[in-house]
Amino acid sequence: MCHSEESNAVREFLTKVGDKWSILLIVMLAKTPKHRARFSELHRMVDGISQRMLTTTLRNLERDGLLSREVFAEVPPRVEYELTPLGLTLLGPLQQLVDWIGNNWGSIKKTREHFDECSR
Amino acid sequence: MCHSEESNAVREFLTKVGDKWSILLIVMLAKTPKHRARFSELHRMVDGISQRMLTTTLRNLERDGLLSREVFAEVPPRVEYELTPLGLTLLGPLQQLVDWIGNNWGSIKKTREHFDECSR
DNA sequence: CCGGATCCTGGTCGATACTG
DNA sequence: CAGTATCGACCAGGATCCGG
Repeated sequence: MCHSEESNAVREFLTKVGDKWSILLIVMLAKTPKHRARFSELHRMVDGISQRMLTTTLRNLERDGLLSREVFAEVPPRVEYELTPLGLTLLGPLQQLVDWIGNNWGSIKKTREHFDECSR
Repeated sequence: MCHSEESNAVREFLTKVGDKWSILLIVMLAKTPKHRARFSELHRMVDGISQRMLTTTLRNLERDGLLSREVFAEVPPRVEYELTPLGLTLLGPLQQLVDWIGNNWGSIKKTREHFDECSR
């Protein structure tokens, strides 16, 4: 308690939603024309994610109301995921962060290498 | 390969910097008057963090060039941490995200509870 | 073929105790 | 006061198999 509900919310958010794949998944979904894609598309888009993690992450995001899941009773089966209105509102803040990362990640990597060299 | 260096950078960033405490620590440091605080202050400000994690996280952030560490040769010893210019540039994008979380975390929690009830 | 569930391992984090 | 060291629990996440 004490130090603001806010920091608590932030910490919980970062723990639950700020995991390795969630944010990236949202960003990738945002890049699709209708903010909508099927399982296998996402699997291809997010390089290096395992099927299990994709399933889990998508479930959690659905659970959080950030995206919705629609199953089509077809053969072969098809499942599509789409950003909800709430999910869409997250895009703005996220894009800022993504831009910052794009601009500064290179510099961070360099700083890090330098730091590691000096403390060797 | 293929899907952009950007998503790669984002993933790496989220893995390294987007861990449980880093962002929260930066946000808390941003709240101090001079963007500067000593170890024990941060320990008190970030509710629930262990000494070990505080040390580790601070080291990593220093390694990334997001904050700087200054040791004073006193008794009792004093160590202060301060956001670097690079760290300060991160504050803008981060604040957007923090605001969003503040506004929407409650709603997410509710959605989640509802979801869990239905699938019980 | 598409999407989900199970099993297992390795890294991460917290608790505790100890130094300069 | 500001760390470091050690240990153990836990869970993220990869490999693999299963259902339709």
